[in-house]
Amino acid sequence: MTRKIPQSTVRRLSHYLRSLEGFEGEGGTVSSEELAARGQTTAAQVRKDLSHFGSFGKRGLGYQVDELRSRLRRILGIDRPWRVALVGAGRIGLALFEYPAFEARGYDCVAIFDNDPEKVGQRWGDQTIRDSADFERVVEELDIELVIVAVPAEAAQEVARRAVDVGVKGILNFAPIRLNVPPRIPVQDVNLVMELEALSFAISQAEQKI
Amino acid sequence: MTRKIPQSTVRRLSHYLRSLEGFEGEGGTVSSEELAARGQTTAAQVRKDLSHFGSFGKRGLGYQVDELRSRLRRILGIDRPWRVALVGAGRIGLALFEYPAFEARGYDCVAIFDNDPEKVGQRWGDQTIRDSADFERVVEELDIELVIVAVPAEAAQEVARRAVDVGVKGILNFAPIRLNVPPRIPVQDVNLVMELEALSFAISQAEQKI
DNA sequence: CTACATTTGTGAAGATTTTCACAAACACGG
DNA sequence: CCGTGTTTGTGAAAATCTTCACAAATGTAG
Repeated sequence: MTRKIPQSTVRRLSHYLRSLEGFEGEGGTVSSEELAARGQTTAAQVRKDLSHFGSFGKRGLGYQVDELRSRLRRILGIDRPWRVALVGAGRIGLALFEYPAFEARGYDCVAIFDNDPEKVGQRWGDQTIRDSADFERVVEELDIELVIVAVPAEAAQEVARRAVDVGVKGILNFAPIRLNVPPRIPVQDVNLVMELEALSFAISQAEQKI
Repeated sequence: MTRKIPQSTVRRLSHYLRSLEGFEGEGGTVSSEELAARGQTTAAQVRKDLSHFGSFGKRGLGYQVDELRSRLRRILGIDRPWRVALVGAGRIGLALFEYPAFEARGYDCVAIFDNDPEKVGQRWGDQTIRDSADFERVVEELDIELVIVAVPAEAAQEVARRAVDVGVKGILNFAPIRLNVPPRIPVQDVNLVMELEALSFAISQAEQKI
C-alpha cells in the first residue's frame, strides 16, 4: 500500500489538510469532489492520493472531516511536535522564527544560531541567539531533530555537514545551493529566486504565444 | 520546438544558470555531463531540457559558457529587469525586500504597500511604505508587472484580485491559500509550512521502513 | 586528409503520474 | 426489504516526464 509516494502527492496532502482546517463542521463529512474544488485538482486525484495510505472514507458518504484531519496529520508526521533549530539569524531567519504557522503546526524552534559575534546574545522573542560554536552540544542537549539552514550559500554546506554529523533528521534549506548530504537525510530546498524565475519564465512564454 | 515545458525543467534551468554563474572561465565550455554533476541530475536530462529551446552547443565540445548563460537568462525571462511591488510589509515582506539575490537577478522592488496605518510612511531602505489604498494608481504610474503577496491568508485573495484587475502580469504568493485568478495570470506559490510538512513526511516514511 | 575521441541532439523505450470509468459499498426513503 | 442516488477505491488507459542509446557533428593528432 504505502510505497514510493510522489512529492506532488505529499504537497497535495498538505493542502487538503489546510482546507480541512477551515472546516468547522465537526461531525461533518467531505467528498473528494469538495476537497478537489478547494485544491486545484480533481476528485480522482484526491482519492488516488488518499488511497496510498489506506481506505478511510465511506462510499456514498465521503470522508469524515475530523478523522481525515487526524489521518493526514499522522501521515505528514505532524501528529507530534518537532524540535527545530534555526541556523542563521538574518532577515530570512527572523521571518521564519516569527512565522506563526510554524508553531501552529507543531514545529517548535528551540534554538537559534549565528556566528556573528554582534548577534550572539541578542534576544528574539523567548530565544537568545547562540554561538554556532555550541551547535553540536546544544543540538544534543535539546534533542533537536530538524535544522533550518538560513545562512549564506558559502556557509550552508558546512552547516549541513555538522547537522548531519550530530544526528539531525532533516534539513530545510534556504541557501541557493544543493546540499551534499547522505541520501538517508531528507533535504527540502526553498529557493526564492527560482520561484521568481519560474514566474518570469511563465510570463515570457505566455507573451511569446501571442 | 518550444511547447509545454515541464515545471521541473524550468527549475532545472534556473539551477543550471546558477551553476554557470560560479564559472569564471570566460571563453570556456561546459559539457552536459559537468552541468549535470553540479545539479542533481543526469547529462541526458540536461540536454533534453536545453533541447526544448533550440540547439546551442557544439557536438564534441559542449556548451559555450557565456552563450549558454545569456540564453538561459533569455529563456527564463530575466534578460531584462522586472518591476516588482511588494504587498505586505511584515516579516516575510522585509526578508524578501532585503534579499540581495532578487536585485542581482533584475527584480527591482519599486514599491511596498501595507494597510496598517502604523506602517504606512515608514522607510525601508530606499522605499517608503505606501498605503494599500493607492495600489492601483501606483501600479499604473510605476508600470509594475509583478506583485509579491506577503499578506495574511485572509487578505491575499483581495490583493490578487486588485492586482489582476490593474493589469499585473504575475504573482508570487506567500499566503497559504490558492489564489483564484484568471488562467492567463501565472501564480507561483511559496508555502513554507508545506515544505516543512514534506520534510517531516519524508522523515516519518524513512523511519517506518526500519 | 584520415582516424579517433568527444559530446550533442533526439527518437524510442521505460518509468511515473494523472485521468478515466466502473463495480462495490453505503444511506435513505418508501 | 428493495430500489435509487451517492461516492469511494482501484485497475486500466492516457498523458507526462526521464532515461537510453546511437547517429551526426566537431575538434585533434598524426
